[in-house]
Amino acid sequence: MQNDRVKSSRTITAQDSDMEVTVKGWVQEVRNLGGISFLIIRDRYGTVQVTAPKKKVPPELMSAISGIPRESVVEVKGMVKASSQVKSGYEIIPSEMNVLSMAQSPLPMGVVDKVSVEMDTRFNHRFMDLRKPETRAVIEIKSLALELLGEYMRSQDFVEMFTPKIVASGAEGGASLFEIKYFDKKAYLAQSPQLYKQMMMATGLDRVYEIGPAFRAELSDTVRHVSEFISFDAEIAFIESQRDVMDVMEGVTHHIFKGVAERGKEHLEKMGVEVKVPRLPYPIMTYSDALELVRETGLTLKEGDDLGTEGEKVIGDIMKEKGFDMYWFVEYPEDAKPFYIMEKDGTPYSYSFDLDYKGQEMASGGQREHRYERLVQRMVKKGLDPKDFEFYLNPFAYGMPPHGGFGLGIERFVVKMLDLPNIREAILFPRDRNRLVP
RNA sequence: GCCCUGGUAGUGUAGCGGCCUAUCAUGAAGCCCUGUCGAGGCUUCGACUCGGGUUCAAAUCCCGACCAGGGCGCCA
Repeated sequence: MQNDRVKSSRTITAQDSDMEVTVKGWVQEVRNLGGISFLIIRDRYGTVQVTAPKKKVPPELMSAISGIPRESVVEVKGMVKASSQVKSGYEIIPSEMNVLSMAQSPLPMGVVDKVSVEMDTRFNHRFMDLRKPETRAVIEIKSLALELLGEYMRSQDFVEMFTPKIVASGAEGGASLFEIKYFDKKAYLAQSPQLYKQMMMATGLDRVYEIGPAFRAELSDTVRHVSEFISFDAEIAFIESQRDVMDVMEGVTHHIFKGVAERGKEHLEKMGVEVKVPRLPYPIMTYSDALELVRETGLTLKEGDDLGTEGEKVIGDIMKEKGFDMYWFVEYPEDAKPFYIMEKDGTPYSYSFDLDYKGQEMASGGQREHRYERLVQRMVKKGLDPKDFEFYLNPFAYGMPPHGGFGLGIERFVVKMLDLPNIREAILFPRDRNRLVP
């Protein structure tokens, strides 16, 4: 079958009536009614129906069609006919079919079966799971979100950069690092580009961002944790305050929300989801305000305590009632924040923020400590040895502008935007404490 | 790491000491059917996670292992 008009379910229409076309895809199902058979072929964009009436189709082709196992890959050549009896408005009367790849039977899981499939089964057979349009739509939207993200950041003069994922030390100490063998040395998988993106602030590349994997060896086992996720990091030099960083985050998230709602319609429909675009600017509450708010609901929290998962959810509910999905927490206690965060002098707080979306932490950031002496002091205070971070500290000794930045978990963002129940839904092959295959 | 819940045909489930030769759906195989689109009808196939224990008797109760789902802490 060469030199034909190859069409996908997206490009073929009733306008192609009486034209010969070739379609390729997976056999979603065959409905054999005796004198007439219907073959539903699925591709990336949808399905097309091949209709084979006994009196118009040779017997060999009839039996080939009714005998093809589901999920086999085929190409079918035939004549397009407009028909009011088909939902799409057209059907294909076949003249030829090639089986490009025969599927074994039974299938490890059904693609269109009327029974639900457990998550574990789905992820064990992820390729099959991803044949479902609603599963694939998540991946399409993640791709669209990243496209929009890049679009916005470049429009704001950011430079996209790539920092090493094989590193000699982590940003927050050792606990959550994956150790690997690096020739005859010990190395780690990067848990964050934190140190490297800050070093860039000393170069003249004053606005940088990176999209890349981050690895965390945390023993967390929840719907919002995985061992490998895609982190969106940015860093900005010559800021006046952390507000400059927050402005960028509001801009980029807004651009993504709007773009997904507008350009992602086709995929959102497949999932039966609508994306609400949060209003700008996002409301701000200080850590102390948030603590008070949580206390009012009866949860007992001490000054300095983390809000906790429950506290975050409580505030998510309160903010939702007020009509806010996205909101800021600012000025966390400095001792709850990493060494590179700038202290708010004369208080126990820091120039830091978290961005929460629907009751869940999505991103965090703040103004960094750019003063060499103060930075070293904070390292020591956090129990780190400045000698281990010489490569990082050096740039601070030779002209480092004030700067700040953030890190945002792409999958957390996508999952909340689409109201999915588990972060794994937004990852092709999730890695967690128990899952390493496929 | 801790806590809770659960592991039954390819898939999803019911059964929770003897009525189990294990339910139903989906699927697969076969037959009937010329307009299906959750097609319909008939027939057939296919399962108790593993290892100990209790008991006359275990899918069912107990212990352990393994696996899964959810929660907590931590975080993005």
